[in-house]
Amino acid sequence: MSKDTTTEAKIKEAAKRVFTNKGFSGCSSREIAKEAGMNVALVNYYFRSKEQLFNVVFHTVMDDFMLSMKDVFRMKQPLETKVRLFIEREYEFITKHPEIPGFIVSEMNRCEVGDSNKQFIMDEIAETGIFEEMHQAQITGEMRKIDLCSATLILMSNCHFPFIAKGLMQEIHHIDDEKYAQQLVLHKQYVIEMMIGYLFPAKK
Amino acid sequence: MSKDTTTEAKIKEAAKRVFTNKGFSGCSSREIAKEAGMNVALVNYYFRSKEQLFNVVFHTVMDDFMLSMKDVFRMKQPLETKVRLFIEREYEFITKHPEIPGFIVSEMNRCEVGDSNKQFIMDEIAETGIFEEMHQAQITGEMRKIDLCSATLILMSNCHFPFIAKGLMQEIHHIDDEKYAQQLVLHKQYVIEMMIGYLFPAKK
DNA sequence: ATCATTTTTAAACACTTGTTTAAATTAGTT
DNA sequence: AACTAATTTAAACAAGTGTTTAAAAATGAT
Repeated sequence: MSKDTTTEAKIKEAAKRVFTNKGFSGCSSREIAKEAGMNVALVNYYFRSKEQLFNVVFHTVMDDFMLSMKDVFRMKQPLETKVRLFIEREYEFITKHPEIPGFIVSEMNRCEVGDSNKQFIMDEIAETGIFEEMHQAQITGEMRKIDLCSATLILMSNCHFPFIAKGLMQEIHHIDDEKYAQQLVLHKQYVIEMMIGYLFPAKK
Repeated sequence: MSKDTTTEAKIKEAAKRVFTNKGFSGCSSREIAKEAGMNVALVNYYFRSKEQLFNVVFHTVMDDFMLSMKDVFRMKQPLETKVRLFIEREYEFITKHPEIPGFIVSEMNRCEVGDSNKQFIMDEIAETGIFEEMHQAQITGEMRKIDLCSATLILMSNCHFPFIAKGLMQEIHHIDDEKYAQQLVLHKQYVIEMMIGYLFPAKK
């Protein structure tokens, strides 16, 4: 699991677990120290403050989050294959880290989070050239001519919301954790079917 | 706006604003009191505790949230029209209260929130008979035969996520509040087009 | 006007918060 | 071994937390 066993790394890993599950304002420095099995003062010894530790964690989480995304976008494959793979990989990744989408969207809406923390890595998506590729595919008629911001939105909505709204969905349909996990496997197939069908309408 | 001007109602309204924007753990009793222009002690005088006040607010917010939903589901209209209307009304309602979807999903995932607060009103959706109606429409072939939990998930994903992920989307596409509001108007049309096309495939 | 009741206030309660301090321990170097 | 620097600790700091108290003010009834 954790490749680095230094005190600093152990605190960072503990902070990652606590922050992603409870959010910045949902936990205390002492809770993080306890999770790491460390003294409270060590948190500030290595990271200066709770906020700076959060920034480091947030940055790391965003990096992980973007990694598989960027991989897919840079592949030498037809756009339709890329979209299909994107959905597959997103479900695969988030199934392993189900708390991450909710963590990211809620912390991105917190106005206290500095702009420098938000901007940095987001642009890496655009830098893969995926938007230009979509634009070209729209010109050739391969892809439906919809606004690319909406295309992003549709993709992310259907990949991330099912994990963010787990609690809500379980109450509506009265299903436990195990059943919901199965539901998501099934749901992924519907999402692929719907998204591909919509974004790449079969030529007549 | 506020029909009731009693101290109790003013505190409740202030709490609603603060809780929905910052979450339970993101604000203090004093912040709520200040927002209401009241003394801190009054919060507990009328609501016993921060948690009980939260429960009252949560209940109220859920009620508002469910209201237009239930209205649409109980209409005497073809299912396809209902789904179309559902999307229209959701965008209309959430545009007026953009903080609500994020508030609900994140608080539904907080394990400290008692089950009694979660269960109560959720069942009202099922009680409208919408799921039976969908099931019937699937038998007659009017509606695509997908799992009804997934149907719910797809609908909610595409209606709520665009508001929850506002901060994230604005960073990815570098757009300001006004531009994003316009984007959502456009996006709603794409969502309707995609959802109707998928759930109610044209008969050949 | 007097009284009891309700509402509002300022102050305090015990506890937690993020952070700092200064001493203790450990590790590394010569 | 002795000395220096890095690490870890317990303790304390001031400020903030939810909550309670007891007195003050406002209200309504007789």
